Amino acid sequence: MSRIASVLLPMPLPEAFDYAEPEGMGLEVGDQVAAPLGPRLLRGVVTAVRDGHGGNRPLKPVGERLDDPRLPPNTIEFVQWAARYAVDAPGAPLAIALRGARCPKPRPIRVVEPTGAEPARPTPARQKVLEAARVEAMTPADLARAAGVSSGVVKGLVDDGVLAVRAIQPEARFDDPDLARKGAELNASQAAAAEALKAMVGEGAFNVALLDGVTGSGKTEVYLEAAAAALAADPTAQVLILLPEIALTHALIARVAARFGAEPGEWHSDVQPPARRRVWEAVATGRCRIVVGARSALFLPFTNLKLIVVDEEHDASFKQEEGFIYHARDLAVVRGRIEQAAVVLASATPSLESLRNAELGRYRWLKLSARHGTARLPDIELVDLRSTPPEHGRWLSPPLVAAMRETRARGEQTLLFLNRRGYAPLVLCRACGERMTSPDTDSWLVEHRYSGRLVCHLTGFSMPKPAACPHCRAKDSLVSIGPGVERVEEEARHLFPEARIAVFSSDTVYDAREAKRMVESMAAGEIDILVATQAAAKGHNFPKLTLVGVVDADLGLRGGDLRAAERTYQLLAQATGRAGRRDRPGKALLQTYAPEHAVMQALAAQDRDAFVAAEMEERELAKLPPFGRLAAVIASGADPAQLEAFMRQMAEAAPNAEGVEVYGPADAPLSLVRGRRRKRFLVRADRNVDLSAYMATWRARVKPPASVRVAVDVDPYSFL
DNA sequence: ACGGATACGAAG
DNA sequence: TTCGTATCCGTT
Repeated sequence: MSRIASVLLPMPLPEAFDYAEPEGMGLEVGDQVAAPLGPRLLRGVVTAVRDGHGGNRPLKPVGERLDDPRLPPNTIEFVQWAARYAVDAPGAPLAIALRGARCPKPRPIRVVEPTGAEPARPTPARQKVLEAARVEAMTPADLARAAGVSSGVVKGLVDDGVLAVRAIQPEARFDDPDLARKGAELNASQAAAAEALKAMVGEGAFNVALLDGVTGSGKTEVYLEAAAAALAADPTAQVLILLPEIALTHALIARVAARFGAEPGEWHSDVQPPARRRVWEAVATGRCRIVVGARSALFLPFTNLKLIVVDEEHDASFKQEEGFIYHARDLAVVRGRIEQAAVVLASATPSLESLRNAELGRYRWLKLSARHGTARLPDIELVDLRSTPPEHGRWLSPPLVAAMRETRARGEQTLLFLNRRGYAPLVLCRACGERMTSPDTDSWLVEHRYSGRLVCHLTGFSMPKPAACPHCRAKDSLVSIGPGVERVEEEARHLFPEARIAVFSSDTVYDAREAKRMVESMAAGEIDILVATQAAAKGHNFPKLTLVGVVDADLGLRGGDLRAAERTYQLLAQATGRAGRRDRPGKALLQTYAPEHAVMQALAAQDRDAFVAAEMEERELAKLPPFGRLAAVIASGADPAQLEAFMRQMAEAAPNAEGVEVYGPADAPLSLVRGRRRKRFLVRADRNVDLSAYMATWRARVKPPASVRVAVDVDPYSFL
């Protein structure tokens, strides 16, 4: 009987394609194969094998079975679940899951080993080399070093046929974690949470815990104990720790290495292809037992995943907004269920979604109250910009400047937080009123003074700042409106000419190494005033930082999308939490035009619960997340008429369903990007509605013309 | 009549 | 996604 193999390909195809299994290939589910698609051979994964043949349409045969690890069945199930959820082709998440398998193998290394032949002239140097070579195969350079001779001796022995060169594939070494090591000393609150997590992990079943503890309460030590318990309970168990940003992985990898005496696998977009391949294979074969990574690490081929930690679970960076659209926190819970693993969501400012699940008892709610060590939470004061405004054209108010002066006098550090890159967010012409905007995109060009350019933060477009207005040709008429970090730095230099000032944003800190350098420099006290975007607000510990000034606390509240208040609260709580660790009391000043706003009041009173309660009430009233669900359809096209016609068709085709409301079509807030107009629908549904199924049905009813691109975003976070 | 650019839909 | 083919349009 001949057999048919269903092969899922990393392409936007609607389903797995069937191929004939060549005689004797013995395919199994999860095997990686090369399968012909049109004129090409593609790497794919076998998702099913059954008896039969193609019938009237003969099937193409599978090209070959690749000599690579299988994709575990749970990983395949997860990929398929994720595709259905996101209303996308299964090939989209599969492409993410195979990203490591598609990378080139690390270059083979050349080692020399004895052939058994005796050297014609056994000089002492040659004897030493031969002795060392018998112990272990090494590269020629290593062997010469081990024997304490020059490389010429080794080369001579190779030429004489006493040693032979052999190319070997370096086996990725991931040392087993050393579970005999002691963890950090835990305070009472930490110890209680750690015990609860260990018990949960010990159940060996799917469970979710929300680890809820203020900044500096020591969540990391707690979840590392849970990791230790998971690894100790089962010699093949694996642990995944997800972080929102690559910049944070370095520090955590160092802590994991110190805790377990073993380097974890590192997984994010900055990891080079051969290293990715090593980690991917080591995860798929169970040799790598701890992975620290960014969101896409969730798609690695774990063979026995027993614990997933999502650190800073509230962070919006877990949402992938392009290509395959997913939220790594939400999918981590799904993967945990499929793997029967424990899931720990950790945050000082949990998302309302997670808090709701904790309130309802779906998640275990572990609270860490005490701040680690002797440190106290900072005092937070609101600076009312209406009564104490900065001078005209300046951004730092008198109270903030006074506080900076006192801080300087004590020899301590200040962080000025402004979540805006560049010098000024808007450049306009005083003569004609023209705003500098990006070509083919309706967003302002941001002035960057360091580079002397106007930059579109959306598309990456940039141009030199023109001398005259491109619209009316007036000379010297362009004025910079509003502040960015560069401008705040300029003001700080003006106020404190002798202070050491640095800017921390993605423009000045472009990679992980530079971030490490800047963080170390700050921690060492080599910087007096750090002007920073959120790039520096996350996770770092600066012992001498005692003042945080938030330049524009209202920034995130403008535009007013669903999560504006929640996000602003989370970001500012995190930023102000940088002030005062160890034994120094900290202080934070929030400059605001709306001190009466619930977010500002909650921050000043350090009353998260009051803020959450108020925000929950509003969401419940409006039946918005976490009390209802949302989905978006975003369509874009270069031809406005075609786009318009398609949106009308979509509107017609929207299925009627109980508990579902469709709003739109409307222009997307960013209505023009790279020359394409964008329009959107927003869908609100009750929690019990299968929103993915609804969106899939809708999508399938209308076929967009080739010029129109359609994306479905289930549980959207960005409303642009 | 030709060729280059572009739009479309099939791929098992 | 990528590729082959049909089609459109400007040039010869």
